[in-house]
Amino acid sequence: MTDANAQFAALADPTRRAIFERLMKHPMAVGELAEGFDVSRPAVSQHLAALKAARLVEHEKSGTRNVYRINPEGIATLRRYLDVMWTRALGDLKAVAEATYQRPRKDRS
Amino acid sequence: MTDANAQFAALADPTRRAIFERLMKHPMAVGELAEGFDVSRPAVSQHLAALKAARLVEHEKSGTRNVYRINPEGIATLRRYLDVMWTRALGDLKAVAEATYQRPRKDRS
DNA sequence: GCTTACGGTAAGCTATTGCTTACCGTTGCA
DNA sequence: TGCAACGGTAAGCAATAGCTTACCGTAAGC
Repeated sequence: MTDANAQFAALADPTRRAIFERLMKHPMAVGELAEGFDVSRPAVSQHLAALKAARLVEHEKSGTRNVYRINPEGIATLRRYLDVMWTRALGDLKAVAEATYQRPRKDRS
Repeated sequence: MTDANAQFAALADPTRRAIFERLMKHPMAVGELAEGFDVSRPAVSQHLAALKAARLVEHEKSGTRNVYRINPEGIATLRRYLDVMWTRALGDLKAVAEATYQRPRKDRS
């Protein structure tokens, strides 16, 4: 799976995105993080694994605790993707004009 | 569902994102669009419905054809969201320092 | 009119996802 | 050394997502 795909998928789930945004406030350990949500700790652990696979978060062990934090580089990747989309969307006026042609009809048979 | 949620979900599926990127080149009718992918036309139609619900595309009827095009405003919404995330992630150094404190352990009982 | 291109929607099936509980290894502390 | 905190992972389950085929309404062209 490409990076952007995994990242969009990771942020698609509301719970997982909420976890991501919680980490945005400050780094947190898994258990501490899980207290703030109404899903179990393993569920949070699995969400974190998905976010990690998408390179959206990093983590570092501190004793028995595992402290997760945002990986800014992951956000940067998404931002770059959307910037490309954005400039293309704005530069599309030419293509819009071209696309007003009448395409010949076809039989689906 | 919030706007950003629907948008992330819409772009999470590889096929749907490919459809979105195809429309980025120029507006297209449904059938024409479906020829370029190895899924059926109804599947494409359903993907377009999801993209439309996420305000990522618009469409306009032209006879029997239904021509879809990118909705730049949808991309703008996502861009704004990521910009907020980005600035927060960079301004997080203070929070990182704060988070190095030792949290008291707790019994899960 | 009749027919054909076009595309949205319903129904149904399978694969995937998100969740749970149960279990396990690791670390810190008395 | 024993025990408690912590968190990753496996197994299983219900809900959802994405796909298909079948069907339907609408607009164009003869």
